[in-house]
Amino acid sequence: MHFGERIKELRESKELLQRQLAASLEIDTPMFSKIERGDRRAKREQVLLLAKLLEANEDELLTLWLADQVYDLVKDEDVASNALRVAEEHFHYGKSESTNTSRV
Amino acid sequence: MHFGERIKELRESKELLQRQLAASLEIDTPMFSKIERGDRRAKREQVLLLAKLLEANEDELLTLWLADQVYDLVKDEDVASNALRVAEEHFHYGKSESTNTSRV
DNA sequence: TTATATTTGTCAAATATTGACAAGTCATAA
DNA sequence: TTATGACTTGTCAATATTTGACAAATATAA
Repeated sequence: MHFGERIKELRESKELLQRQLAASLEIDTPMFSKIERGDRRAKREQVLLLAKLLEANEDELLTLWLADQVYDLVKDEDVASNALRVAEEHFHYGKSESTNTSRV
Repeated sequence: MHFGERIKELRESKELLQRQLAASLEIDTPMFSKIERGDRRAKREQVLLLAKLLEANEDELLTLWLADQVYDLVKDEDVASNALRVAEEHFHYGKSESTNTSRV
């Protein structure tokens, strides 16, 4: 599930039009359309606003929004999965940061 | 292990000076210094060239280089780990893309 | 047809990134 | 002390990327 898909789901379940949400975000309808289709990326504050407007879980939307950006960043690289693992390890940093970059 | 740290390790093990590698990359020494300290990001082609110059594994360096970028992107977000997991799922896409965004 | 909703393409403005330069610190040698 | 070499820091202009607006297209329904 990508961010835009989820926004569309939520928007349609509330029977709102793109132009209505676009107006609330103070962008035009074409821009909103692009965000929904994943063609353009929403700004962080727009994500928070959408969570409010759509009465959706803020963390869920932030997660999808951030995941899209991560995916975009790594999708063309052979080492994508390894890079995600190493990045994840940076959070669980202990003395034992093994950084085994030689996995599949 | 971050990209710059690894570059520094490799550079020192070969007893090369920053200015020597900088010249090979056609950037100045301050720029190289910043890359090594993680203050600036190397370009992809520079990573490949460094792998050659330092006789290092290309995939290892690309992994660290990409992981730094991923980490930079998510490090300030509470949902960082979830986002990495969702992004990872996008690679293993099957019909069952469950996208459980409601984890810790 | 007409009206409404959404999408597509293009452009300029805003923003972010890159690299060069000058000047700084730090360590060592003379 | 001064001088030298390696590296670092701060700032700026050039470049690249992203954002948003606009016009026009397509789609869907009445």
